Amino acid sequence: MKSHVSPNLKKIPLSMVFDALGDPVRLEILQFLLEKKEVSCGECKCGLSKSTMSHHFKVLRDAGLIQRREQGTLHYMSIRRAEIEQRLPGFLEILKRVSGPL
Amino acid sequence: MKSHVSPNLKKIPLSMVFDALGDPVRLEILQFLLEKKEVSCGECKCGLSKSTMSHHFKVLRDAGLIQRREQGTLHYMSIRRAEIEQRLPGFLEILKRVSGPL
DNA sequence: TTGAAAGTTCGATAACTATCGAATATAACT
DNA sequence: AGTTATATTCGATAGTTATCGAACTTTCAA
Repeated sequence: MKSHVSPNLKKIPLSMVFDALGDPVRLEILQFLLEKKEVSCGECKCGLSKSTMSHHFKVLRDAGLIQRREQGTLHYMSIRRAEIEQRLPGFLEILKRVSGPL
Repeated sequence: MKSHVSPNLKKIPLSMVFDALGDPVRLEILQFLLEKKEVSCGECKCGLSKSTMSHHFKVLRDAGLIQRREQGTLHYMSIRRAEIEQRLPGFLEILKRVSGPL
């Protein structure tokens, strides 16, 4: 029952979106993506195992925050900027500027 | 070891803040507070038991998002607008305007 | 076709969490 | 003093999650 279809952010519970952000590893991924624009899984290890990172990417995808583009064996992740901007206008800018511990 | 001192939002991990928002009940509380300005626990039941609500209030307080003012037996909750605005400028406005399911 | 590289999925485990009712605490009222 | 109202804390439980290593899948290269 794998969908491969990115969920529509408008229909995702807001609590699910914030829950996806409620983990320091996933925040780090997101801030990395905010700078790098697109990133393969391997570039973003955070000192954790591949399977753990894969899990975190999935949580972010299921929350409608990132999307995946596959090219060969590489999976490129990127932020779904337009959709996020539509539902939470200005939010990515806040994330980009925020200070303090993740 | 109860502190009664509201934690300083600037030092709270961002993931803890979002984690506190990652629950539909707590989002409902927050949106209620965004309109009502100040609210006693009893006004905000969400169909759950008192102890459960007390737990959710505590999570929000520990995340630095709300504060408590005690008057007699009543505990009034309110959003820590200034601190939130300082760390996440514009975020409360986003929360106020957001559409879709909580 | 064999092998390596990149990710995902699975199974297990330890830690965390949402929920409840019961017990407790505190303040106000009689 | 005893009672009521408001809210917190405690103990239990069922469900969720972060993490790992092992097994698997897919793609590309030798």
